[in-house]
Amino acid sequence: MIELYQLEQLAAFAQYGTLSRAAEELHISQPTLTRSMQKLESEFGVPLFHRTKNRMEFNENGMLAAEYAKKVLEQTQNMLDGVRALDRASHTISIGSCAPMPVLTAVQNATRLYAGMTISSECTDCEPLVEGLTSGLYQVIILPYQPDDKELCFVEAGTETLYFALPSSHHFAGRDGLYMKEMDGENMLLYADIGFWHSLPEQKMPHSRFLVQNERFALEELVASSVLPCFVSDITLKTDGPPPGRTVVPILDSEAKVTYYMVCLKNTFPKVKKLFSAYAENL
Amino acid sequence: MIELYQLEQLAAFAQYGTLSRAAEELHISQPTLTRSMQKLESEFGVPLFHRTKNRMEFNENGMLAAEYAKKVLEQTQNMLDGVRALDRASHTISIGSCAPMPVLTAVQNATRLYAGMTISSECTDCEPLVEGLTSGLYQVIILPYQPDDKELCFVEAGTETLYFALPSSHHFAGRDGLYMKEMDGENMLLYADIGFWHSLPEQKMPHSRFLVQNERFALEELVASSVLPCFVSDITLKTDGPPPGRTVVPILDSEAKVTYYMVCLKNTFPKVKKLFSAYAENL
DNA sequence: AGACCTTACGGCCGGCGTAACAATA
DNA sequence: TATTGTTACGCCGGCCGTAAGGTCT
Repeated sequence: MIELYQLEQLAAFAQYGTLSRAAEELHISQPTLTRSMQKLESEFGVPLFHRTKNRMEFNENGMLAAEYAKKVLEQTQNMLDGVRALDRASHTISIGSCAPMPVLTAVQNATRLYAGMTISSECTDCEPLVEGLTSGLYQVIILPYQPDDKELCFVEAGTETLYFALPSSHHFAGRDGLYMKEMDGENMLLYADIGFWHSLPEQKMPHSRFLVQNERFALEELVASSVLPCFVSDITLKTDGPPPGRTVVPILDSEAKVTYYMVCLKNTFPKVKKLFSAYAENL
Repeated sequence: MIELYQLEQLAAFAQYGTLSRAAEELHISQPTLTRSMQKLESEFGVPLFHRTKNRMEFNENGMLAAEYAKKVLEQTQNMLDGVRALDRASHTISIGSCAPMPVLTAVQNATRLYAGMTISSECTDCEPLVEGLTSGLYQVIILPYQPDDKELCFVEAGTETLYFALPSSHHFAGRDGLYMKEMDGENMLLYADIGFWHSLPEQKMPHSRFLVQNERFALEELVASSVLPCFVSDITLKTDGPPPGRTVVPILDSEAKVTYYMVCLKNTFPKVKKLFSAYAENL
């Protein structure tokens, strides 16, 4: 019976040209390879090599055999990868989100509801989210709008509202509300990881410059020690309260409040029903 | 390291549904299969089966793995078949002929010139011969006409002429020559294995019936014991002489004499050059 | 009782490495 | 002399079959 280890050795010989070299690369002794190839030849039933006293080369049969062997090995690797990927997918729920805040609750719920499952999450733009959902990369995605595709199921997943956090000394600090347009031209501190929110200040405040911070901690330090305005959302306000020394002013633009929707494919719905129910109950 | 024998066992389990049955089919003991599958599972690193106390079934991983395994095994078989076919082809000269007579000399020559090679020959119609030459099924074919394809090499390979062998009592027995049309309507004995010659009497003698014999011996017996005319060719005449009690009368139709051509592909020519030379010398 | 899967035990085949040899560049 | 391939020898891991045990129909 021909075996995969022989095909690996054959492929190694094809790659490295001599038995000695191939044996070295395979971390086996060279006589072992000699014997293996002799056995392989006998199992094929046809000569695969042209031998001189101290040189061994493929003949035409061997060339062909080596080509086939590589394909078989490749396919075997595909098998391993494919099955492992399937297994991994079977106990992983992958959540994609347009923004970091709603994913927190989602991961929390999923972790609670699907004990033993791996919950993976990542933030990206809306288009790749929808594509990823279709391709199976995500089982669930969170969008800032209601999808209108018939193949998708969705449930409301909370809202998020944006505020300005102004230093008390700011000339707008006393206002009950502000349009972003009014703040246009003022430089602001901005956290990098805010998902789709990026586009809003860029559109409404084209004359402002935004000092983007990747580190949460760095942003907080700057907020505390500078007079630059920044954004906060109601979600962080609820948990952390307003930044010290800052006055929170509502943003009057309608885009400053979004409703999130948790979305999945129709045929995936049974698998994530429990997660969706957690949100439906809240309504 | 995962091995092919394990994949065969996996495929057998997929086919037969229980370890016991699969073990029986594979002619190994059932505990062996239990162990093999456990090992395979550990090598995949993921569970492949759903086990109850006395039942083992595939889970989704196992389903996928079994599908892959079948493909790998199939491709492995393709490898064996392909390499063996290549080897076989490398020391086989396959000759196709439109008629049995010229192939005799060809096989004789090929056997003498290519010691150690396998010479295989078969007779069929001209169209499949040409196709078979192009597809690599034949290295050499023998046609009753000169090919006009630029991609083909050829050499004359003798002639064959057809005669009537009439009983002495036949009213045409004294003639120096006969057109086939003159014999139309007379029933004749005919050997089955005459290749392209079939078409000639069918065309020229549409009112005759032909008593086709598959066995050479049966034909000879019938020729000896009946008064039905039959055909003979100059080639058999030279070796065996005319059938006893028969008068040989030349056929005057031009189609009764053909020149054979031995044909090969241009790029195959080097491999069969020696064989072609044998005929060129005779010219 | 019969079918099925698993575990335990011991035998043995076969693949492995070491060593020694032959041939070539 | 260094490199390469082959043969000989003995070790030992691992695969195998037998036997025994447990569960379900």
